[in-house]
Amino acid sequence: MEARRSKSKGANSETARDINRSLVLSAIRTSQPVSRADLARQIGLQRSTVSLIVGQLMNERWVVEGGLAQLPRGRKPRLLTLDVERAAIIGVNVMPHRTTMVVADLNSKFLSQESFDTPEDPAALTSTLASRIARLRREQPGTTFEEIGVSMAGRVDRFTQKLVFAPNLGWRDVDVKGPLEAATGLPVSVENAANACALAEVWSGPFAGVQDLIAVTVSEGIGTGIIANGQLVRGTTGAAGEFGHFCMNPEGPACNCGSRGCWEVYASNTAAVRAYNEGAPAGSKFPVRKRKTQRVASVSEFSDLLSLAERGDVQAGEVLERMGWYLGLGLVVLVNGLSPSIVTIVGEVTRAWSRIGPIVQKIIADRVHSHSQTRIIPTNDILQPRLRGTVALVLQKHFQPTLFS
Amino acid sequence: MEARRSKSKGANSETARDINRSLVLSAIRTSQPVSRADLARQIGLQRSTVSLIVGQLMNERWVVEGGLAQLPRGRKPRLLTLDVERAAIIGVNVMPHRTTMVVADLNSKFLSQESFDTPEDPAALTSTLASRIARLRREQPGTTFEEIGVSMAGRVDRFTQKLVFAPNLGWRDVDVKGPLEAATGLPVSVENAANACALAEVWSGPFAGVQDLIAVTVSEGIGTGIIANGQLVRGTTGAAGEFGHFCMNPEGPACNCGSRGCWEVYASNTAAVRAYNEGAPAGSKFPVRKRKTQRVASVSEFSDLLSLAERGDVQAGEVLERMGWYLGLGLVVLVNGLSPSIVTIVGEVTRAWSRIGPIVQKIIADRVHSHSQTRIIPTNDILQPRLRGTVALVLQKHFQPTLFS
DNA sequence: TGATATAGTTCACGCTTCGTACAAACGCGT
DNA sequence: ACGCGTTTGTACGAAGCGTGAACTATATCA
Repeated sequence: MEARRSKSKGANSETARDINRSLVLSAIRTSQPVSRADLARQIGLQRSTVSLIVGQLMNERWVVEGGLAQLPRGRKPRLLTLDVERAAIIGVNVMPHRTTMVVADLNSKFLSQESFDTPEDPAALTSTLASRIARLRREQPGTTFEEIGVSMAGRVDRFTQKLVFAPNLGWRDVDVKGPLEAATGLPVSVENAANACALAEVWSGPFAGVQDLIAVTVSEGIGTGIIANGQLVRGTTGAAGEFGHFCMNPEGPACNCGSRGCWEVYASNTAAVRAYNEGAPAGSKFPVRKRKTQRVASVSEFSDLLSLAERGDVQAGEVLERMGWYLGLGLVVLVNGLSPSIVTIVGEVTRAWSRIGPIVQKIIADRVHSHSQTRIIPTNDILQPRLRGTVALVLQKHFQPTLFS
Repeated sequence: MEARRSKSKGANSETARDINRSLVLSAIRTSQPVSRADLARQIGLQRSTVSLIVGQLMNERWVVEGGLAQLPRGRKPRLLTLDVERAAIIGVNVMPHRTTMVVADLNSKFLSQESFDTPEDPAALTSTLASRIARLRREQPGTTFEEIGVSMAGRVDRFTQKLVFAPNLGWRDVDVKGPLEAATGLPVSVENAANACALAEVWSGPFAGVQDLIAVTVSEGIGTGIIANGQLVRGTTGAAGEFGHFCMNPEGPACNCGSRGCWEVYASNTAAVRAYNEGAPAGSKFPVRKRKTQRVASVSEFSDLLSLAERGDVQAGEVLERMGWYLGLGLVVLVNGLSPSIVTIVGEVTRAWSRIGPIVQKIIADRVHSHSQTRIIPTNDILQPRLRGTVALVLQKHFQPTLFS
């Protein structure tokens, strides 16, 4: 057996309580407001057991008793909810150009939000974060800040939580956890942005509890966060999910990662901007009409490209359609290989989904086995999936039971 | 919450025993022969608890007490082993041309083995299997046959266990479980062959207990069985693992699955045989010297191709090297995307690994991030990984604890 | 006012593990 | 032969937990 198992202790007499405590807390979270009797029915425990556990959770201030519910007959149940006063979580999402911070409660509800340009130097990032967090704590002395979740667009080591390599940030071996914990005194969790998005999706919202889901983040690069059997797939070192760098064309253009013809070389925002500016997409297999070498105004941001397309710019539209074609082509690999029930697309590209979606769906329909039941769903960018992910990352640790395997 | 969770009951007072029973049984399996005291130390339970559980396991005839061990000091421990007399498992592996059956004991040790040509008609397969199993039971009246495990090269539905589609067998919607259970009266488990191989690898042998592993089966097609976080990744319907049909070239040759340019179109045994017979591999990107259009004797079996290469046939060698190149190219996707600690290669192709291995390793080294720690390992075909898989498939169910999640 | 229904609590009971005490078994030194 | 130290395996009371029935509290309706 592995070292992990031999270290993990067997079940003791408190194990059942641990399991049921987690079940009750999770059920309260997802069903709140909810009565003890409903919890008992839902989980399959006796009302007496649920009462004991709820008492414990109220002592620990995880849960509070609210008002009474209306029922056609009988005694009115006392409703339970999470104690949102208990703690606030700080979520930080570091993207190549912009870093966003949020304060959220136990229900993942955003209480405040701010953002700033991502510094080029990693050390500057941690010091900026530290001072901003210090200011937040000064300004809100009543709130207990419990923990910080950070998501970054790059590979994060599973054990040290250091950023190993972020091609689109140009950072290598960056430790955010250490300095930030030292500066704030709060525990810090660092996770890959796509993984955080995937966690967010199965943590709350319409796909809460889905067992097999993939989150695909499309921005400067492409990231994939994979949930299989209800768990995040991290791989040995935490490098799993780098499908953005799977090779679509062994002889394609060079990628920041050192390889050639990666998916994200064709389907990322950067790729679309480059394709638009260069006039003719490199190595394109997508049947775009050969455009006359007419000069177009070059764009620097993907959002400009989206706006151009929205305003009817034909070439911008074609570049987006080409992007959708490659996006779909890569998704086929994921759907065939992992057969998730849901694939969520995260990123500005969802703004143009009415244009891109049909192309993606067509390719999926053509190239995925008909037996598949996977749904491809664009997220609403207003909901900030990356930030929801940082919060879910932290909350998940507190709510999830200690598993035996 | 999902339907699954709401149905799953909470932990009761016997849950701890269930968990510990499984831990003890698994520890006996992997460490046998082993003493109660060693088990207690290994699992982290009290000796008294282990004694109680072992007593129960002995009553149920899972475990027997063997001889005494030698120790420098103190009372000699009584050694425990699995009761191999308790039950025999029947494993069946259905490949496009050949079907193999094996009888194994609780230690996955093969007791007898036989094989026959796979009938073209699925109904003929189940009736042949049923009569052969009946003969086995007549011939070995002392043995209790407990269960049957079947692996097939195709997609198997996660819930009905029906074979949904097997391109290389040409079968669709075939139910083996139902008729075979009816004919034999024994429970039958059906699983995709690659999944079974992956289970076998983490069940016993050098990679027992590995949490992240991929088994790649190379024969008429390519199958992938994925273990992530110690669990088989089946996807929503059970269709996961079809990376053999991921698209390497959207405009490549047609595949049996209906798509074009699938990985297995380039790297399967069938592909190699076709490439050899056609003289020039279709759509090749691999830098093989243009051969003079010299006619070569055509081969019908991949094994003939291997033999030719072993005897120094240059063209056969080149075809194998091309196969290795594509094999490696596909593996890069898996390694980058899922970052397993181990990838095992299953199939006749391992016979030529001294030739193919270096090519695969080179591509992996070139195109996978240096941070990766994945090892690519050819299995020894003599060990019959597919058959080990069918047995592991059955045993795993009995030894694995009921998990809470 | 009483019947009925539902929510939440109390308590004796059984199951499990724990930890200590104890018996069994063995080697070594005197 | 005997005692001593050491290790294995067992016995038994204590403590934690869920169960399920009985009970209390609270609501609607006739």
